Amino acid sequence: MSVTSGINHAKQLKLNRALVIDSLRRQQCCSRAELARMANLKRATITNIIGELIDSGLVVETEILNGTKGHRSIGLRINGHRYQVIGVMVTRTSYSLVRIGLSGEVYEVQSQSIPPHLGVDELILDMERSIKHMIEENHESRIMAIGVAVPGPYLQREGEVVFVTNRIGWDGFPISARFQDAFDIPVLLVNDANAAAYAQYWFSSEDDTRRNLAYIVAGQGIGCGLLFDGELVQGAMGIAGEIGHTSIDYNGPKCECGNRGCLELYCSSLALEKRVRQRLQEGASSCLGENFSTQELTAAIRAQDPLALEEYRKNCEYLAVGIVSLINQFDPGTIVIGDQLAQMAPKVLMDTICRQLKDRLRPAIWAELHIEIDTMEHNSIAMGAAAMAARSILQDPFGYLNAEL
Amino acid sequence: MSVTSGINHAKQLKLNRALVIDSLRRQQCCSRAELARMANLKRATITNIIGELIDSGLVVETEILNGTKGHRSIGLRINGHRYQVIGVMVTRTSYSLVRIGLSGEVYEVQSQSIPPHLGVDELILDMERSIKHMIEENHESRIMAIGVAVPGPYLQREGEVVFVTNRIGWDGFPISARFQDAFDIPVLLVNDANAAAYAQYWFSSEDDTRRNLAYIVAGQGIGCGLLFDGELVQGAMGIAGEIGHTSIDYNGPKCECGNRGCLELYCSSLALEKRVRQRLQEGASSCLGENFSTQELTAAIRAQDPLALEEYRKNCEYLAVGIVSLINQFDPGTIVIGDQLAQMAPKVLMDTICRQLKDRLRPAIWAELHIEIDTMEHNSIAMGAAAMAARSILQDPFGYLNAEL
DNA sequence: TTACTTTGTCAATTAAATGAACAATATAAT
DNA sequence: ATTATATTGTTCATTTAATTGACAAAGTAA
Repeated sequence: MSVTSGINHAKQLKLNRALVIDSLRRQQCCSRAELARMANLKRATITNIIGELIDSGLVVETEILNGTKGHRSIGLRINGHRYQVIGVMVTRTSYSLVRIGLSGEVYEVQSQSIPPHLGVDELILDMERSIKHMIEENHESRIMAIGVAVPGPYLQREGEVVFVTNRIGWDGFPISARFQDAFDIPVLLVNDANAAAYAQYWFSSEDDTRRNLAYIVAGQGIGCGLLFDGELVQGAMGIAGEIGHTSIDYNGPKCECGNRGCLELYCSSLALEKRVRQRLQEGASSCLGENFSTQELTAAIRAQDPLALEEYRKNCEYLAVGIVSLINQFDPGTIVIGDQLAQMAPKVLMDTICRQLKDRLRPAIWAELHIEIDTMEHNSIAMGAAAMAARSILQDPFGYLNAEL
Repeated sequence: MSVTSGINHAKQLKLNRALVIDSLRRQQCCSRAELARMANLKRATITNIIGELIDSGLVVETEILNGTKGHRSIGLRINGHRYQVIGVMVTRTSYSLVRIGLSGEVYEVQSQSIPPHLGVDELILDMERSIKHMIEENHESRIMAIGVAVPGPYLQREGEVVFVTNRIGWDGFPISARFQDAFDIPVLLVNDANAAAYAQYWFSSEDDTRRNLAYIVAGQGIGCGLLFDGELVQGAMGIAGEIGHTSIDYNGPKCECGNRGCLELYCSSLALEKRVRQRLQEGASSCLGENFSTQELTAAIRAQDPLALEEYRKNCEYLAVGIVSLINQFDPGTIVIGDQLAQMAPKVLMDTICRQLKDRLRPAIWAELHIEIDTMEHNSIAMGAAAMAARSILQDPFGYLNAEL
């Protein structure tokens, strides 16, 4: 635990309070005595901390828990019904909103498609309207913060957000300032892969195996969110986890990023479609027509169309090469694969990748590896954005609760 | 700052004490008031903390500092003369010892060559004798801990150390237990690349730019130590930073690790020598004979022998490809390159790598990158091993000081 | 029914950081 | 040279947060 500033009484209390709240959130419901044991603090201390939190309304006492022995204990919960956050995910074609309680339960999910050629300004306005509507619509809860996940890495310069890649035509657009101006609650800007990685950690009760984790966003690009000891690795320039631009062939084709043989050129969904299209033009036999849609391609893979399946498998093999490099570099305890490519044919993906990993890793490493497909019920990216917003509130709840109650 | 255990008074003091000691170590010499400002604590608090440390003998008051204004201030130092640690580095052919004060000054450096074919047991015995001799030889100082840096990643299983690669023939040897049995002070086992990375951070006064750092050990293998927020990234299986086994050609030659086209196969010093030897056999003109030594090869590169220089440059270019992947994955703020390949011809290495990086990175990324050659006076690996030993003592000094004074 | 556990709380206590005051002693201004 | 001002380091009373120990309440096991 690295601390760069001394701990006075105020900070001590704040840290202990944040710890207690986070333990409570993970357990969803537990007694004061249990919290004391988890935090290595005494029961009396927890009584004090929880007392304040109950007074503020953030925590509520619920049912009586019947343990194995002794005095009945009182269940505690974070009042997610009353205090909530919104998470936003933006892609090229649509955006999604989720509204969750500070304790993590999902209250509302929305999705809006984005008309083609809609300008950035109009899109932002539309998103702001949707969010405001969601906020104003429900009177029982109070929205404390908003997390917005955007595709691709960005640089934060003088308050403005400058995208490093230009995945959705927002290059240089001051998205953070725009959103912040529109709302009088904190707005958090997050990279999509980071959000998804954080969701895998935050929403999991067994956090030990997920404190060091990589979430691979395998879609139109190949991104990755990295967690080290429960903290997001943003990187010195905000591009950590950009495995899509690690080279798997130093002499391969040139990428727009400057590098050669970037992973993304081999195994993004765009690369897959391109290869299939090319082989169709070359006369390969398949149930697909030359102008197939992504849906049709997915169906073809699932129906085991030879061409589609073969190229999808190839995609998975390339991705596996990237994953091997990720393991040899960052060595995360758990790897979760999500987004479009993972959803197309999860079992094929898993089988193909595992076969490659087994080949390309030392047996001792392969034996200890946790790798899985994202199975979260709701969109990991939007959920992660919400989780990060919730975390920022829960780390210092009184700073926000008392602000303007 | 993630805390997994609550903070009671004892822990509060312990954390503040550790912070004060670390600030003092970084500054080498400063006043109580300066420490108070750095730690965001009050002067009275520092007086208390420093009082204890002076009583214990760990900190001493030195000269009077004349500041710009006001009361004279009293200089404080960690008593590195009295309390010291030993750092050990082991390679295939030699081992080195450094003895440093807890404040970081070097007191003694030793190097021993290892006779070829010496058994592991004999080697360990020999090292233990050397270390014991170093401990007993100086009566003024007390050695508090020993850090041992070994090449390559290892798995820690039931107290035993199992090497993942077998770089020095120690596969399965319980080195940690052996060393710990021989000494009654803490013995720390460290990966060599991690040690070197830690040295770059620990011995630097400007720690802000070095909290997120990668140290590349470019020698017979290609290893890398990673720092995230001042903490070593060991990885879930202890192989984080093994960039030597990231593939730069997914279809390249098979590596002993199972992967194909591993970076190490292209740009380790072994790979360089192999390529040069092959071209000599093919009749390429060079000042080198077919049975050249590493020293002769280095000389040839420095003398700008066309063949040697060309192949060395190629080596650097391959390494650059690996560095680009490292940047796109972990995005460290600073990259330091060290070991054999860096020492051969630092300027050529730097020029060649920078040219490649400029090509293969986005301009915005390249512009912000810090990349340098290791220029530490003493061996970074042994120094880092010592630094990690020192850190373990300084984090909780009273636990060790009072142990058996 | 009794013995034993466990929970949650309260008041008294302990421990650590702080605030305020002070002496000592620098530099800067006059 | 003198005065004003600033800074350091200490002391001690004070504040704050966690702990201790005791206790009532309420459960299980014997």
